[in-house]
Amino acid sequence: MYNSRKPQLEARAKVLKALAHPTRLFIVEQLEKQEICVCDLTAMIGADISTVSKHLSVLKQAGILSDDKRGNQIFYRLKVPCILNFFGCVEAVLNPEQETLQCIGSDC
Amino acid sequence: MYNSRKPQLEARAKVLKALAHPTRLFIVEQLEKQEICVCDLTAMIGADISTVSKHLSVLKQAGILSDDKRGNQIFYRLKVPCILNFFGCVEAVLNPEQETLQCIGSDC
DNA sequence: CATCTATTTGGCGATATTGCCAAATAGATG
DNA sequence: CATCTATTTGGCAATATCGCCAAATAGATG
Repeated sequence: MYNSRKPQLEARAKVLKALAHPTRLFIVEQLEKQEICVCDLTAMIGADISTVSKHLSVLKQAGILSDDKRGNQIFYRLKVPCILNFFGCVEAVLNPEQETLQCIGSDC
Repeated sequence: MYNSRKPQLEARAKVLKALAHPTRLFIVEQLEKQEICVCDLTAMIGADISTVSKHLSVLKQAGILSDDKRGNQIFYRLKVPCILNFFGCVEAVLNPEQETLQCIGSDC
């Protein structure tokens, strides 16, 4: 029952785990608009650059981001933009009263 | 920049973290169809009942499930069904080639 | 009331995550 | 080639997660 679903569920869990950190959610949110280099993301986040680099690595390994070296900077971009649709539903979890109805009819 | 978004992103990360485990994804998937009691879920999963109970507690505390005592059993149900729409997009992350186009046009 | 069943909680060892520092790498530039 | 800049990697301490066992709780039932 569970064992037959386990491999796929483990793969899905890895993707969700990669997203399940506030700094990584911030990165995904910022990359919605445009690609950004590590140094600019680091400035926005205000953590050590090695910390940001590791967060980017987690998202990249999960298949959520891709990167692109240009000059001496590395730019990251969203590989799968539909990730952003998650947030509507996550908000519905956080505010069940207002959001549930909206959520069912829309793309959350 | 990041600090102003941090509280909301932390809240969202908690929800995603609650989902980011294969056993918990299985539970959510099963509860799509109907509510199920702890003992039946335990049988389907094949882990210790205390382990399953703790997974259920994580999902409940995140606002994803609610429970309902009937007789001497406790039934759990999905509180926010749109959670299930996540998976289309998660699959798009896992199989970017085939799924990306579908995903953009649909509700993933 | 004694007992049975279903579930939760406490606790423990094993493992994973997080964030910083320091060091390594990789190109760009003088 | 020496050096600078941008980024990644290794390592470490602190903290969190996971899954089992044993014990506690809470109703149901005889």
